[in-house]
Amino acid sequence: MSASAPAATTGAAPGAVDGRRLRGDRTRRAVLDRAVHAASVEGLDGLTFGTLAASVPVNKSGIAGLFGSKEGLQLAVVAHARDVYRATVVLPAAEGEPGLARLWRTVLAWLTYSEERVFDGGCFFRAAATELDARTPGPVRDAVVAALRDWDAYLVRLATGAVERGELAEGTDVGQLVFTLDAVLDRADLASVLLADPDAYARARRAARGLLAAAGADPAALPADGLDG
Amino acid sequence: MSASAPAATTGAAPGAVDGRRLRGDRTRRAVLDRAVHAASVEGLDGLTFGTLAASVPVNKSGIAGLFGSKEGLQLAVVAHARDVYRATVVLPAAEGEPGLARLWRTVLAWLTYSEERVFDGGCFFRAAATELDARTPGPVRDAVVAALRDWDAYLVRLATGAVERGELAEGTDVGQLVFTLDAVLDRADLASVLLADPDAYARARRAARGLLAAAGADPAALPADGLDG
DNA sequence: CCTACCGATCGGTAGG
DNA sequence: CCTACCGATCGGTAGG
Repeated sequence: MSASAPAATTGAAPGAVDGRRLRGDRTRRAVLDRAVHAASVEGLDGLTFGTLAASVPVNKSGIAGLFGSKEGLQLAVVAHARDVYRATVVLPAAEGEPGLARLWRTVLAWLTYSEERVFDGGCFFRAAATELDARTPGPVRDAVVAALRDWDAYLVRLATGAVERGELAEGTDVGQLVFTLDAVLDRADLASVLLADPDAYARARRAARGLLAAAGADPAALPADGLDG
Repeated sequence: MSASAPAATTGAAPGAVDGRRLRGDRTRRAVLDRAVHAASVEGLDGLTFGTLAASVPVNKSGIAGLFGSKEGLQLAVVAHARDVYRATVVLPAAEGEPGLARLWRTVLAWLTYSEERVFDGGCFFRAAATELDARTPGPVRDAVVAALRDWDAYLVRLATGAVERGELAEGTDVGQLVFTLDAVLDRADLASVLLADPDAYARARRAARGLLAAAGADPAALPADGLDG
């Protein structure tokens, strides 16, 4: 689960493009690359300036200065995770045929993203969503909610396109389909990360194929490798 | 998701049953009742002796003494959560007709458990599983894994019973069915807690009914209220 | 199960 | 982005 739509930039400040700026942006990106992996394992709350500083060539106070506050760091991490997610899951699967083929490629791209551990701890957004779900609302929780909603809306858009092209049955409850489909993706990530279940991804593909077939998809249009079939 | 099988006791120590013991057990239970709610919201790592002491009539050092260490507290909280889960989800649904009816009652009991917020933050085990999934193995993570495995095995047992009674199709891939069914339960909990989605539980019931029907269940045997129909 | 206290780490700032 | 430092909170213990 995660982010898709309008570009959530990492939040670089304005200003003259001189040597310091460039160096600052590079440093910032290096810290965020580490931080998003760490957050996928230890949670957004588990991030600390101190432990982060130990694995990056910037010291504790340098990191605090770079992001202003812990909340500033967390917001930058969520935005960075969206950028990575968009580049690994959304965009590659959005090339080629639209409609059912694109939806199916997106499902497969998601499972690959999880299986290849693009984030050390599995899907960053599953971790962040569950960490913050019952917490008092605030900017970080809001950012995670927005990412989830955008991802859900994106899948609904893809499924609606498949219905319009006649590749899924007319009258399909697209919200219901996406609810169950995304549930299966999340469960595969959990089963793999927590239980090291070797069947997790095969199960998820099988379940997703079954859900789409029940909605009228031609099984031949749902190949295991995601190529337009 | 969670715990079912052999009683995970809260771990009372042996010793003469005198006034101090009894008072100690009552205190212990009062602390655990608070702690399990807090952990469902803030995570098992978010528990601290200090904040717990602020909401219970025992001070920080008293709690540390009661559980020996933070890890001891976390283990006791997991065991306590299993006790509560068994009493609210597993046992009530296990009365009456076995087979498909029992499986269906269990699904509905789970959704009620989530919706009624038996734990303040939604399903304790979903929170704990995702918090610890990518962490270094240790006793607490092991306890959470055991709870999840027991719950999964319990659902597989129920579904197998339904197959044996001819209420689900012969040859049903029971592991696959439970994988998807439990995915849907978890997603309902997340959608309700994180997004306050008013359709979450209706969607989950509909999805679960669809999965069982696809496995050959008579839809008339899957009433909305869980009574043997 | 309380008082009193420990060293370590937390988020953050002053000042350059 | 570094050195040096702050008050607060952490998990845990001594001693009763």
